[in-house]
Amino acid sequence: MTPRKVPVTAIAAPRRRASAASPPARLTDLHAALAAWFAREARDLPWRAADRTPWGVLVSEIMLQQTPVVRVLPVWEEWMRRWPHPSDLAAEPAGEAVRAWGRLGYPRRALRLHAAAAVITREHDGELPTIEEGLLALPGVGTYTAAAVAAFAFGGRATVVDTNIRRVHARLVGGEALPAPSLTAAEQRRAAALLPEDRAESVVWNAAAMELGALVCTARSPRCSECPVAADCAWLAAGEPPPTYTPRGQAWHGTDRQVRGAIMAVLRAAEHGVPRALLDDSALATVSDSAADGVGPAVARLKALQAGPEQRERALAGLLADGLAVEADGVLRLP
DNA sequence: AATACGTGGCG
DNA sequence: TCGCCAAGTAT
Repeated sequence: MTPRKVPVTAIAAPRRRASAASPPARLTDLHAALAAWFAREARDLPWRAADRTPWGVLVSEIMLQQTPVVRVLPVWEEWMRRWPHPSDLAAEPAGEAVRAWGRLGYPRRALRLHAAAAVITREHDGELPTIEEGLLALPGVGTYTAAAVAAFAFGGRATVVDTNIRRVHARLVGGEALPAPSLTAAEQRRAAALLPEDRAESVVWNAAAMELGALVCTARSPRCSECPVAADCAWLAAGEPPPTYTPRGQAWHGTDRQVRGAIMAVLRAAEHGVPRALLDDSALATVSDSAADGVGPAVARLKALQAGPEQRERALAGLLADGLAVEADGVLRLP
């Protein structure tokens, strides 16, 4: 690998390609049309700004996993203000990351981001790996995030495949309403085949396809009248056929997962932990509004779930096993 | 390969 | 109201 530094500049529409062995004109047109749309319509997100850092991009990508942009924005801002460099986060207890994570959901992501910061600090001299292979080795970084960071932080040519891009490809090229329930090898090959050869163009293509999926080619009620590539869309050409399967909902009500979430809220609210006995039936029953330390509302929420003691026990055991909670002397706290 | 894992807004 | 959905990962 060439150990050169890749300048971090704003993701912008690329210059015209130097035509060598060029792809079919159709694909080139598609690339150009989407790039033009992206240059015009892309949201002004802080992790896309010219002053962004690779660390900031990684933080954004982890936070954005299964989580809407609007919810991530304020947490990302505060996170970067407090921990501008991986070593800043690595110097803190993991619990601080979990608390700062707030209500973004999937708090194990905060734990893994903290662990990733430790690996970056300890094994990479505080600098992020610049290619997918190195990024993949970091906790919490899978195929999508590795490709996204390689592309958006380092300007690399990587095949980025997220839920937006899968949906855009399924419609635009595949002629289907929705992609398969899980990522297939055929989809990955298709995404690789669609990627511009030119490195800078590939970055824009990846970002633009994601943005199109987020703003226009949405899962429900796509805004096809605003779509810059509607004329090329196989799904529109096919008469907008309906999905061939019905997505199965994510179970939530009454699940252990819901109880985990409520217990996590209690732990986040308690600066110095809570007695394990607080989660017992008798203690929960009397807690009501004895909210001297701010845990009251969170405890009330937990109580409202009316989970049985065995379910609370099971949920707590899961949190302890995952390292999201620790217990010492009968007191539960963040790690 | 299927499943577990949070949260809150929207149609 | 309620199910769907949001820049997935790890096991």
